[in-house]
Amino acid sequence: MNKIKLYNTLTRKVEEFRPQDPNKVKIYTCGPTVYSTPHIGNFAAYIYWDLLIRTLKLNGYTPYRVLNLTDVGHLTSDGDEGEDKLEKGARQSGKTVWEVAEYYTNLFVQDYKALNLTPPDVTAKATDYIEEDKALVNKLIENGYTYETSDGIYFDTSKLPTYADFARLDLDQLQAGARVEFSSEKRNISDFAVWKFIQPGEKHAMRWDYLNRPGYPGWHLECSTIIHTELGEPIDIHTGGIDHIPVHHTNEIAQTLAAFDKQLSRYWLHCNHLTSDGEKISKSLGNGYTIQDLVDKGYSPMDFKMWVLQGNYQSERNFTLQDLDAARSRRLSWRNQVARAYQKHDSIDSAEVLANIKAALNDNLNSSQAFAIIDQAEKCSLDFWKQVDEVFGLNLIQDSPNITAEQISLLEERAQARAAKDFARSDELRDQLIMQNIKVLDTPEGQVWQYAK
RNA sequence: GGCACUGUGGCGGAGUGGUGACGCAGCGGUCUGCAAAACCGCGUACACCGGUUCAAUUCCGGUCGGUGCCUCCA
Repeated sequence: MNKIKLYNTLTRKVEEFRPQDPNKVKIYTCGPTVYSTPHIGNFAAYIYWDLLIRTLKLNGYTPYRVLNLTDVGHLTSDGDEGEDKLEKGARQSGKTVWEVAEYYTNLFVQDYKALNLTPPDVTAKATDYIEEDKALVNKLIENGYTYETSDGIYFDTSKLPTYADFARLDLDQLQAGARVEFSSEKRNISDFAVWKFIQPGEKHAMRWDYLNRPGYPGWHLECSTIIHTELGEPIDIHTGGIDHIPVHHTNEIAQTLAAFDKQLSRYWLHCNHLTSDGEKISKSLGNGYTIQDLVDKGYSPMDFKMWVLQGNYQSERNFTLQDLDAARSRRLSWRNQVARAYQKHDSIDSAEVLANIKAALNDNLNSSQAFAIIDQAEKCSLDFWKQVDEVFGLNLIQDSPNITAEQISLLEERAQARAAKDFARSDELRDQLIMQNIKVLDTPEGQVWQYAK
């Protein structure tokens, strides 16, 4: 019982998950940088992590999750000159950086809700933790892990012998093959800024005084700070995208270890990236659909969720509208079952099926397998679908039962007309109902209805 | 160049040392006023070459291909 197995990046193995406290499983999710519209690739990650949360709950654990929102602008590159993306967004839109951050935060929250994702227990905005950031930098300075350059305080990665372990980096080779020139003031290529100074004359709206000059926190700092403040090390699970392994998470681990001499997280889960129509999705390239794009094309956010959950979080997936169609067909077919369950009131004991679903999810979140179990099950019980919704949050129930009294009377009239073999009238009513998104079916057991879309 | 991941049928996508998951699409059938749905049936897939084995898609080695990261990104 209660044996969840997860792939832990720390050990590169599938391991049994054992939380420190089952009643408070501490989880941290690296959240979005709020300077552009989040795309389907971003949300795939949050769908996977939502499945993690729901699986933990299914096993009787109580997760406590913190999600950060990176609302501090950062330079496009660490050592070189680059433009702060929030500043750029502000300049392009004529808004302040704060308004830009708020605007994209709202977009994120809106889609997050549309996907019926479990809200985090704490949503932490990076800008709310500046004092804690400074305290962390103080600690790093105090412990001798930093040096100062003309543009900031840097972490000297050579002072931490275990720095390269997490990502299994070969630092010498990194240096030799790096694509980008690095700041000549940096001592090692892997060194990174924990605090950046704002140069005289430099425009940077977000600024805080520290060490007697204006500046802002380095881009890896907030995660260490928020975890320290809101959760306390070590946490149980740290989640993020696969791209975070070599730099961001490596640096988070380094900061926390150097400042507090503590392990940051016991388990690390990383999801792979989506490509879209065969191409990499990235914020800089500006490609990739948004959830709203899919809605505009007539899909439900749940179709996308269905598509995501058909695969595994560790697999690299390629998104196409053709495959989204397949996911939608599957979802609508499930919803047909829900509609029948509502109207037929069959009761079938599904305890065993539900146990199998749980077992599949406990096996490293194998939702693909779980879906296959659902497809094979006898599924006429409404209670069964309620539990499926509980586990996957697909809104199968919510999207199914609500029709108006007027529509119900139309359905009744249609059933009577058909019983009287008045097919002209019954077809007319059927057409009328389909215009209202109600699709009428004549099954061997009689007439049933479902939503058309 | 380094590190990591990956190669399964028309499209996706699990999984396993030995009876071809599952979905979508397609074909045939039952049912049916029509339509739809539901249900039943239909596929000789695991990049290539070696090795281990009674047996490999599954383990090992090699070859070839694809991708990601090393600058922000889930």
